[in-house]
Amino acid sequence: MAIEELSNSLPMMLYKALDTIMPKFRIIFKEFGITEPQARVLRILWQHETIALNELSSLSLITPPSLVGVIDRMELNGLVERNNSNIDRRKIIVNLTEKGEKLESKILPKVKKVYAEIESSMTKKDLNNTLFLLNKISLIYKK
Amino acid sequence: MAIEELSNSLPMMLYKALDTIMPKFRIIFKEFGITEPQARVLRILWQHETIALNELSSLSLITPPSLVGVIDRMELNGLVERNNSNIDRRKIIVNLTEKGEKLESKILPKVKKVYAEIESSMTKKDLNNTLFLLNKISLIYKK
DNA sequence: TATTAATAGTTAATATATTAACTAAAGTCC
DNA sequence: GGACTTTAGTTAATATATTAACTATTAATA
Repeated sequence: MAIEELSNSLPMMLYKALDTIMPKFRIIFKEFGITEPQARVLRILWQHETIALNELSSLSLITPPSLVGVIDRMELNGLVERNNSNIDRRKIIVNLTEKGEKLESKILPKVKKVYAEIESSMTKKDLNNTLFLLNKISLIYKK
Repeated sequence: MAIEELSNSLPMMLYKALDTIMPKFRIIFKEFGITEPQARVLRILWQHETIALNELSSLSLITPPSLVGVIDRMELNGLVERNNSNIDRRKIIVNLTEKGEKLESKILPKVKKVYAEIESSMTKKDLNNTLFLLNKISLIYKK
């Protein structure tokens, strides 16, 4: 398999994998009127309660310029709130509203069901190997 | 490693891998005034000379509504041409202009250099395993 | 063959992504 | 303490992505 062939290239295979699995998740998100980037933000906030926007950016892999709009729309939708930091006046602290909190128990079970579906389709070993290798790739240019 | 943890989830790891490698390619594309989706279209056309838009969509993993705009802009930039099919009047045939053809010898070598850089950072075996596993994932829901 | 279903391309509306530039607030260093 | 640098968040401009809906053709089938 010639790796430099476009259709077999690492980028295309990564995109193809995402195109395969993400629609399954998006169907769930749409039920609740949110998008995939918004769901990523929610999942982080379900763990953190409160978090600075820049850290939210790192964890969600959403760049700041995109994240500003994502948070804007989530705020309009009553899912999150923006607050100023007392310690560092440059920082914006994001936290969930009650509406945002309540979504966890509705969305997470359905999301986990899709994960289970994926795991059952490819052996746990393959999945772990994939994650291990993807992690290696993500470290290629670090330091 | 808890797979259902967001940061270790398959989707996030796929995104992280893409975020790691794609900027290296985009730097090249920008030199030539094109974007990443446009580069994908070019690479396909360098192999096909002429191709129907729907097949171009499948091979590039760019959905038709997005592809329409991508081709529009490439046409404006003088890289491709649209033509009607004689056989099936619904179809639009896309082909390169001379300008689009000439980019191959300039862009491909640089792209291959990045591939080589990636390969050298992670052993050929790991790369092949990754491609093999990603391929498996992309087949999960087929048939 | 008239009808119905499926396909190819497009448009529209909304949400994101990408890159560059800009403001405000900290941090550094002499 | 004032100049310089870095960081956090934002805005702007342009390009894509996503979903739904719509037009024109072609295929399928009763």
